[in-house]
Amino acid sequence: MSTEEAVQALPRKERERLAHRREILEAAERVFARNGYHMATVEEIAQEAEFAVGTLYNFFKSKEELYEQVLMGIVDEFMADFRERVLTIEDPAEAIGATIELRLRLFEKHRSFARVVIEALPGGHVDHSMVLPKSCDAAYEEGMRAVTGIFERGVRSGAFIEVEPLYLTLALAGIMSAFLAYWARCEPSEPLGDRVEKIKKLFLAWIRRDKC
Amino acid sequence: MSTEEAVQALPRKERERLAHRREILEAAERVFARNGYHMATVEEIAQEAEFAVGTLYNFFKSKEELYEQVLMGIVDEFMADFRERVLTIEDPAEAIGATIELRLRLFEKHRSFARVVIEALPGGHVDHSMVLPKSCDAAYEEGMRAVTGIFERGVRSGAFIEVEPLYLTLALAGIMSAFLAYWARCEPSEPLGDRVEKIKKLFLAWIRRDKC
Amino acid sequence: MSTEEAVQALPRKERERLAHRREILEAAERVFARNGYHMATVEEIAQEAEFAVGTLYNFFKSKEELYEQVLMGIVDEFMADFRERVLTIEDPAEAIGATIELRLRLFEKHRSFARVVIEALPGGHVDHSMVLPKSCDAAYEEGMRAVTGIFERGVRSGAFIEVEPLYLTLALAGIMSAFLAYWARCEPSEPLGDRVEKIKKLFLAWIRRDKC
Amino acid sequence: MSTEEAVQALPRKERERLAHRREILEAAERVFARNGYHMATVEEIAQEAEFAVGTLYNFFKSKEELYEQVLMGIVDEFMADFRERVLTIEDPAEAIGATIELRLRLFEKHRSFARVVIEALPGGHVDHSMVLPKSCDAAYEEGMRAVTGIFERGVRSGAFIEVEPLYLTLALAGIMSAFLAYWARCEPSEPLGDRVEKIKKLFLAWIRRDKC
DNA sequence: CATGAATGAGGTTTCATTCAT
DNA sequence: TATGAATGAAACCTCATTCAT
Repeated sequence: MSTEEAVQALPRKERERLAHRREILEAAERVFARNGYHMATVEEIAQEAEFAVGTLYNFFKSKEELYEQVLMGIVDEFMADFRERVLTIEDPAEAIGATIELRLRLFEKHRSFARVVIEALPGGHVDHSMVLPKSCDAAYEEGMRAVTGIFERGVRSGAFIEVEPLYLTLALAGIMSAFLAYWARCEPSEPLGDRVEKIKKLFLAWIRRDKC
Repeated sequence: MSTEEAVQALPRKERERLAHRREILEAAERVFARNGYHMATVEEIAQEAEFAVGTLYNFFKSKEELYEQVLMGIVDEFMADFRERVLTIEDPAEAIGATIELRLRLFEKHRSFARVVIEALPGGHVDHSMVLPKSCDAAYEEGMRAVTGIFERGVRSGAFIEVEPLYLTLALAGIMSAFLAYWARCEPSEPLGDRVEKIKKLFLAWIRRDKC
Repeated sequence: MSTEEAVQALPRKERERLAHRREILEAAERVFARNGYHMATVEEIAQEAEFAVGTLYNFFKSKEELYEQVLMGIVDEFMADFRERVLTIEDPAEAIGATIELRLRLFEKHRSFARVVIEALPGGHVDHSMVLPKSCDAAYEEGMRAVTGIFERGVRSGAFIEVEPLYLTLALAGIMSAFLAYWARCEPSEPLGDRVEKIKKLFLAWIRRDKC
Repeated sequence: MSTEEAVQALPRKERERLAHRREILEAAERVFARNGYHMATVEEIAQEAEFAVGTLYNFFKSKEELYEQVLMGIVDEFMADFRERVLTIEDPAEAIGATIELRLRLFEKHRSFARVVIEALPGGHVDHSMVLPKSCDAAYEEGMRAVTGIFERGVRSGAFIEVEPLYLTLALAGIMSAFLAYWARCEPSEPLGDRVEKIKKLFLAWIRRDKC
């Protein structure tokens, strides 16, 4: 991948620095996921990362920035995948299916922290205690608009039922959040693929015209 | 209502004490809504309630208990209305419509704090940093089961499409959360009734068989 | 007794007032004994006395004064008994025996609070956190001088060994404190009388000349 | 001494940390001695130690632990000396004499705090408001048993009078406490050695058989 | 860049005391 | 006198952040 290649090209010192940065971010993600933003302490993150507290402050200027970076890392990852794997699909129904799959996979990968992220994505609830970074809002808007665009095409082409596309976007986001939260509660045993299919079937059965 | 009457019958001292308790709870609701649990300070709540800090502790033994009582007050209010106005309706479609309306009204009444409450209701996300009180979980379970029961009847009677009732419950909860969050973001100008109708139409159009 | 008679002669109102005062003092003694001065709360004392906090402040102007009154009550009781039952005895050895008995009985009667009182009596240790009332110091001095006087007579008359009387006073006080503390720890099963005899024998065997 | 040497061998950082720890403990001893446990504030201890409050909490997790450590430091010091300088002596009378001296020296060194410590040693009175650390109880028991053992040997060998050894232990402890408390009150002018001799003479004259 | 001891503002909680009824 | 809700100063403790090494 291009990022990886770019890293390889850097001098050793620089490479190590980036590696340390990533280790810290990963540790922070785990700790924030365990405890939430407020109950997580910089001390605990430092221990999890196996660095001294001071070191963390060489990379991030505050606890808040560290949190934002963790968040943005995941959001960026999601948006990159979204652009690459969803926006490139022609057929609206397939595109929506891919969105569903993507979001479920994201959740699987980041498990508990995803609960936090989901709140920052379309349909999620804003946590009062944190002003989300600007760029996160930007991703939110971009995601909203893009998904709504897909629905729009689907409706216009007659593939989807005649519903305000924005509502479909919200409905999809909400449904996914609810299912994810439910599965997170109940320690699901079903494999990921089955769960993806379940939501796809449920949602598409609703909005596809030909299914009627 | 019987509670009100009961209050009237109490000696003045007792009535005043209850009034003060309610004032504190209302102030706390506003402050928690503004700042979230962790960023809210007992000091600020006391100021908002126009009492001294110590006074709050004569009513609630800790900040956490105060929070729980605010939460439970709203949850109880919702559950009471739910039992009275939803569970008494025969027709499943109407019952679901009533659920939608109830939840929207709850949201309207408690505006910003509702964001917090929503998380404690079916489909909501659990906040890491707070263990919700037992009775809140109980309400969650009761709500889930009751709504799922309504869907079950609807499906069995052929009024609703053939979908696992639990999924419908989750879908409804998720959709509502997403819409509420969206409207909360965008300072909606539409009257409440219109918004209720919008969700009712969207959701029922989906699950009612005869609409197909 | 004269105090009792005096009380009987008072108008009812006054009698009740005194009764309430005594109830409060007794409750306070129990609570201070349980928790020590600092850990005892005025609230708890009020509950134990079955009065409201405000009522306590009608009788005593502060927690500290309440404590002092409890203390002085016991000290006065002891000093009265001491004057009556010890200072009236001619024979030094018998007088010392009576002192021992008196102090043990005081301890038995006031059980746990006595631990606190002992500290305020000759040989006891002063608690840092409380400046004992003046009159308590006076009792201390009076007790010291009186007991030392007894020893002086005993030494002069040749009944006791030739030791500085002050040292004997200190030694007696210390021995009693140590035994009381030990018995308090070990939940003693021996009857009071036996314990009195034990200390009498131990101590008098030491200081009586003819025992040698 | 081995401890000192071990300290010298440590890296500078570690040595400084230990030094700071000791400074805090010493400051705490002074403040606790002045005010007692409850009236001493962490703030005052911090000022006395010339550190910030937070720093104290990097060394001790609570005010209570700090107190325990101060206490145990002295108790340990005493027990070490006791084992080394008393338990190694064959002759019971000499051993008792050494005990007396040791305890007086301890008192001299720790002056005012000793009042607190004495309460935790044999014959002392338990303060209600503090549960003494386990290891303190252990030292108490060890001290009691050891001294009682010395008396036992003395009695069996015919050097001491025929008295239950436990009583002698208690009597000695009590006598010393009383004298220490008396001297503490009266700001004694006599040199330490003289006071040691005074108690030795008084006590041994009592229990030694040949003195009769 | 890495370290981790030191900092101190700020939060929660307690409780002796007051005062209107 | 009796009441007990209201008060608020003051205590303990946490933890994000800094900085000398």
